[in-house]
Amino acid sequence: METLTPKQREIRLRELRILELALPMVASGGLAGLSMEFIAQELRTAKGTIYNHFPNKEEIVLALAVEAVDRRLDLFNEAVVMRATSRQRIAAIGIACEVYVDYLPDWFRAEQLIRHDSVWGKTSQKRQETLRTCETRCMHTVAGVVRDAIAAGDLELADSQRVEDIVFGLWSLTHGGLVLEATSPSLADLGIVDSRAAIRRNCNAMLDGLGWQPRYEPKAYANWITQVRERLIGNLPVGVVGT
Amino acid sequence: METLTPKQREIRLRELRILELALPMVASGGLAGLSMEFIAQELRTAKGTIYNHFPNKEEIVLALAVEAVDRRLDLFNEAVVMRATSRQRIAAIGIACEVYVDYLPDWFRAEQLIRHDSVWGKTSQKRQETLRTCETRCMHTVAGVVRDAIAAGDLELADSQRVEDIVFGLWSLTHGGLVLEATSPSLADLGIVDSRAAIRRNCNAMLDGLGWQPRYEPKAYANWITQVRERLIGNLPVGVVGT
DNA sequence: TTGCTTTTTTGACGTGACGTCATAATATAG
DNA sequence: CTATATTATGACGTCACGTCAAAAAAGCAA
Repeated sequence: METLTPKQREIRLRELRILELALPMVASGGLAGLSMEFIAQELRTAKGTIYNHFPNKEEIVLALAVEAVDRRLDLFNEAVVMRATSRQRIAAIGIACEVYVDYLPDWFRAEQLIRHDSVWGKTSQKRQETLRTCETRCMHTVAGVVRDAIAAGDLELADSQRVEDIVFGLWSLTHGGLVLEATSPSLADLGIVDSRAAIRRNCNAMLDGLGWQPRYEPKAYANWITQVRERLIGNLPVGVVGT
Repeated sequence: METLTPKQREIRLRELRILELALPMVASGGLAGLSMEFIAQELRTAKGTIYNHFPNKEEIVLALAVEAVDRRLDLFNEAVVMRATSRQRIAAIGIACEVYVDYLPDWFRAEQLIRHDSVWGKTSQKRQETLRTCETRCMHTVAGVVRDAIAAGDLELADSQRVEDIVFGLWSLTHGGLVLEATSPSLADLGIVDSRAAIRRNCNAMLDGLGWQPRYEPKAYANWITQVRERLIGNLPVGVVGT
């Protein structure tokens, strides 16, 4: 099951190369910026060969999105594993999101692209499934912390409130905020100078509102944040990060 | 300044027609789905004429985004004008967002598209400015309610907290949530069955966390929501809404 | 090694759309 | 009514997608 003929290896290698080449193109130019011709040329192979790997451009973007979510999941897992209060651990995941955006921006962008019917609709069910699985794993990681909080007595759910709803809220607030930060031309006009601080603060407000203990305490929080951030950045896989 | 020659009128009319035709194409097929050829054909005019109005496809998308934000602003203004507590009025804006997504989905999608460098980068500064202005107006409307709340003593800002940060938080949470709802394949896997309820609940948690009075009270809130929703839907401009 | 089958690669081809621009048509003004 | 300015036209050059029949390479069996 694990033996690969040289040919199969070559093919696998090439697939990696394709994605490697595609990533910056997609990140900077969107779907239109991704040129199959160019990839073929760069790989010194015929265009048809690329189409042996991916039936169309959209499928490449989806493959990149899967990579992206995988990397974010790695960051989440690393954040969540730190020993601390449940609130510190949930905050650590927020920081993981920030690090993701800051240090893996190309993946962040590729991931955005897939969220459009025009792209999504042209991809294979199989790979769609893969993405869904990865995304769900991310959410489970977050949900785990919420459950830990409940188990530890730090958090008590009100009626008709579910763990998943809270995960969804944190996701909306953090991801939504980061997307707006990256794509909204009028943020500066609004007068948002430090969007990260705003996002963190708002997350904390939400958690406070849910009654999650211990309540937000600026000083301790700030310390924790720098600690987590340094750790996550330090453990970033080499090579993926542009200097 | 206000007199228009017949020719000028014709041109204006055509511009409207172009956008009208473009909207559903963009909404369903993204930038690639927008065909200049097709528009020209449909309008029984030459392709070059379309390019007299818009120098490229991206510019059309941006024009649609401006329309979109304009329409959302209308909804915001209508929501905000209702006489009620500050918390009710801020909730009304949230409902306006929901109504926007539900009843003007094509604009919602077009608006999404513009948030990508690959599109944004090809548009004229002038129209970019217009979009920024519209967006800023939206935010100002929200900020107005926050300020009213402070003035009324319903809300007190903590240190280093600014009105804009709160606006940004509500924006992230609501918009972010609605975007995820519309585009995230794994929401259902997560177990989110009623994403609207979750979004509203999370917004309320955030506001509670900020100390915004009066605190969330499910019963009264639910009543208010249906009231606002009905009103906003009732006043929707005819014609724009697909039956 | 040789010959046959399967897998993989190739690149020319058909298609379709973009954006341009010289030219033609039309409108406006004097 | 003519001259100038404005607007419309559509053929053209360009580019990239995705296909597919034919060729090449790889795998395999004798």
